[in-house]
This record gives sequence, structure tokens and C-alpha cells, in this order.
Amino acid sequence: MGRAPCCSKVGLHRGPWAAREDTLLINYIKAHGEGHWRSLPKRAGLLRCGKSCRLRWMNYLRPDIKRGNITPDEDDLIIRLHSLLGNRWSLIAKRLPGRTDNEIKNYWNSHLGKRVKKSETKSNTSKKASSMSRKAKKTTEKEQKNKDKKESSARKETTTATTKVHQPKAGRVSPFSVITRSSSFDSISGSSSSGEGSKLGTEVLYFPPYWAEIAGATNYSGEAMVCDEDQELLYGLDAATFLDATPAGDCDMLDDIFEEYEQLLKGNGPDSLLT
DNA sequence: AAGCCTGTCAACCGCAAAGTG
DNA sequence: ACACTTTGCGGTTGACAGGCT
Repeated sequence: MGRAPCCSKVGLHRGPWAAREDTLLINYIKAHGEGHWRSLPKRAGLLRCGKSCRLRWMNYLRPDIKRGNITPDEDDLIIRLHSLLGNRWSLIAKRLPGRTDNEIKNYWNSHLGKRVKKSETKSNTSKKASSMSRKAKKTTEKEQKNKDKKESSARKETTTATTKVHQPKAGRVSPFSVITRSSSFDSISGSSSSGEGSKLGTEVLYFPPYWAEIAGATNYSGEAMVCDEDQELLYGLDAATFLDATPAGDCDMLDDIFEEYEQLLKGNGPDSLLT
């Protein structure tokens, strides 16, 4: 069972959030804004650790969260971005408005990962697999799972910087790229808990104003940031930063961005991102 | 019908970067 | 420059629902 708690959590609630806790958290953030997660639970009257509050807010309570029903477009984009970025879920999530890294990660692990793996191995093992009984298949899958686990932990120990782009690594992205989605509740209505904890009654899609600002080729301080003449600037950025710096939203635009980015990754010469 | 197995997903964890004094 | 705190990240766990034997 689980690991030891990271901090003293004696007397604190754990596990699924109750509707009342959600309400307390929402009301507090509505009144005081995000941040100061460590002290937030105490001030909000919650018996939770700050980390837990932050996670709950970021992944489920935020007003701009879009949950469930991942569209084929999003599906496709996730696969493509994953092929470029690896398990950098937060970066992938930033390309999908309203989606969270946790949701994408779960979706990948339960749907896409398998699908991708399947299609990769289909050509190699289709004959073998088709002749297997269901039971045998299950056993094999289980063994494969264990094998994967072992391999991944072994990889953990031995991996170095050989694969730069695909190497998953927990860490923040560059400051200029940070897009906080907290914004405000000002333009929201009806974003209240529907009495069933995580399931908010209405699906609220909220695009903060700064997205439009970014889409208009400006950065946070309003300075011109990305334009044709400034490609040099983009080419100097690393892969993650490039994606981070470009707006999410429109599908065609995303495709363009993706292709451009792909070219960057494949590119040769001093500017190549893989060198 | 009952028990087992598997898939899904919310929540937890430790780690590391960024921020602060 | 350093130590400490805060925040954000990806990996992992465990409860639960539903399907299968």
C-alpha cells in the first residue's frame, strides 16, 4: 500500500473529495485567488494538505476545465504531440484547451498508449497473437506488464541525455512560457458544485482573455513575440518552449504549429533541436 | 449467482525547478 | 552563494465499476 506521506498529515482527510470540501475550496479561491497552497487549507477551513487542494483545483474545480468526451481531433493531437514530446503531459495539456495533464496522462495510459503500441506491433506479431487463446493472451499481457515495469525502472537508472526530446522529466517549464489558467471568475456563471463532488453539473468552457492576446502574437507584456521575421527567435528555443510559446485553440493552426515544430525537430544543422 | 479479472481515473507520492530571504 | 520554501511535474497506487468465466 502506498508510500509514506510526504509531510505530516495526521488528522487530515484523504481520498475522494466531498462536495462540501469542493465548495469550501471554490469559495475560498473565488474570494482570495490561487496560491499559497500550504496555508490555504487552514484558512479555507479544509482538513487537507495544500498539495491536495492544489491538485483538486487544477484538475477538477477550475472553471475552464473541460472534462470527458475527448474528440477525435484531440485524440489525434495527443498522439502526435506525444510522439514528439514523450510523457511531457503538462506541455501536451497546454495544447489542448480545457484539458489537464492528469486527464491526458490517464487517457493515454488507458486508451492511446495501448492503441499506439498495438499498431506498432501489429505487423510484427499479428500471426502469433491471433492463434492465442484468451487466457493465454491475458497471461502474456500480465507478463508483459511486469516486463514493462522492470524495463522502465531499469531505464530510470540507466537513462542519460541520449534522447533529449522524449525524455520525460518532472520540472517546470521556462517562466516566459507559463500560462496560468487561474484568471478570474468574473466571466463565469453557473460554475458551482452540483452536489456530487467532482462532477460539476454544467460544463463550462472558459477562454481567458490573455489567450487572445497570445494568439495575437504578443507575449504577456504585450510585446511582439512571434512573427515571420522573427523566426530566428523561435529557432533558438527548445522544443518545449516553442510549443509553449504558441497559442492553443484552433485546430488548423495547431496542425500548422505541429508541422512546423516537427520540421524543427527533424532539422539539421546548428539549430537542430536534437543536436 | 458469485468470484475473479481488468480497465479507468482520482488522488497520492517524491523529485526537482523556481522563488525568496 | 546558500538554504529553505513553494510550486509544478510525471509516475504510481488503489478504489470502484463492469465484464468475463
